[in-house]
Amino acid sequence: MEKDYEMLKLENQLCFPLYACAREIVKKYNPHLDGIGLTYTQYIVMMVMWDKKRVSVKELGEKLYLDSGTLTPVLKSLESKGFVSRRRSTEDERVLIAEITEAGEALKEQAAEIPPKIACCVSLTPDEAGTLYGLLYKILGTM
Amino acid sequence: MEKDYEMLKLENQLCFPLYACAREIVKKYNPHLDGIGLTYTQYIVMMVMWDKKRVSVKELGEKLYLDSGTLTPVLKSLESKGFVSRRRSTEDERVLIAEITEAGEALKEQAAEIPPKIACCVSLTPDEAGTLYGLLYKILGTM
DNA sequence: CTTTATTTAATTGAACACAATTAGATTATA
DNA sequence: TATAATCTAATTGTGTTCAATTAAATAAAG
Repeated sequence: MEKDYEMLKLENQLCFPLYACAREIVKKYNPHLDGIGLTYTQYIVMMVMWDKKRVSVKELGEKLYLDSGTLTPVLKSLESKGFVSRRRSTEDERVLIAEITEAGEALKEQAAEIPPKIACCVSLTPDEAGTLYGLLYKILGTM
Repeated sequence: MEKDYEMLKLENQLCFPLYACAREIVKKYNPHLDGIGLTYTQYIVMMVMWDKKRVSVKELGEKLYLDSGTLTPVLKSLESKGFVSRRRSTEDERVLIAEITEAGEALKEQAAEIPPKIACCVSLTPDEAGTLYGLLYKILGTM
């Protein structure tokens, strides 16, 4: 009885191109992010901050699929750069609230120039990008 | 003149769901990989080893989109577990050859049970999976 | 045949990711 | 009210990831 080893090939797995693709695109972001002093992880945290202004670590983790082990040092780093402030909630001392600062808001303008530069080097048609988007969120929605 | 900040939202970016999705799927692998003593990175290296038997660090890096800074410690770890051996090429001393061992080959049987367990919890139809696969490789091909 | 350029891994240092644990605060229950 | 259970971040330890540098080997050019 021969075992089926076909699925044990890189070419037959979905996870590998997903994993490789994610890293390759982040690499495209890095030179641009360097210019505004952010890493990719700091950048996606700032995207939530620009949108929400104030969030708890828990909310941030739910949005970004990251836990406090990753977010605590990232928020401390963003605080040291002056882009967010951190304080405990007065209603519930367990909760840490991150809030965007003036400098954080100001950074948005420079950050806005980055996405168009990435978009043009990811050679998908708008249709394809939409399809990919839908499939990725379908996976995320069921995990 | 108002600036366009729409692309600075998580929901309007392709990179973020890609990045989140890749990490979520790797998280699905980990409990299964724990059972055979591998991390995800070690697992994809072994997938190349099962296929090729012998590869240089350079070839491995091209296949996996990883550089020697990542691969050197991973290969040393796999060597310490007895799944691969490492030696310099005699024709070109710069080249390090990784070769699969008996134990590495034997591991393939247990590893073959993992992909089916992942596939069933990634709720895409075969058609959707094929489309996703094609789009991811289209991106990888042009970066 | 040298000297220069290139190639290949390894090393170093910074920044994630994440599982597991800890500690403090809050809530629920006996 | 006590006390147990739960919730929230922070901490710890391991393992990547990558840019940049280093070092050794090989190839190319004069």
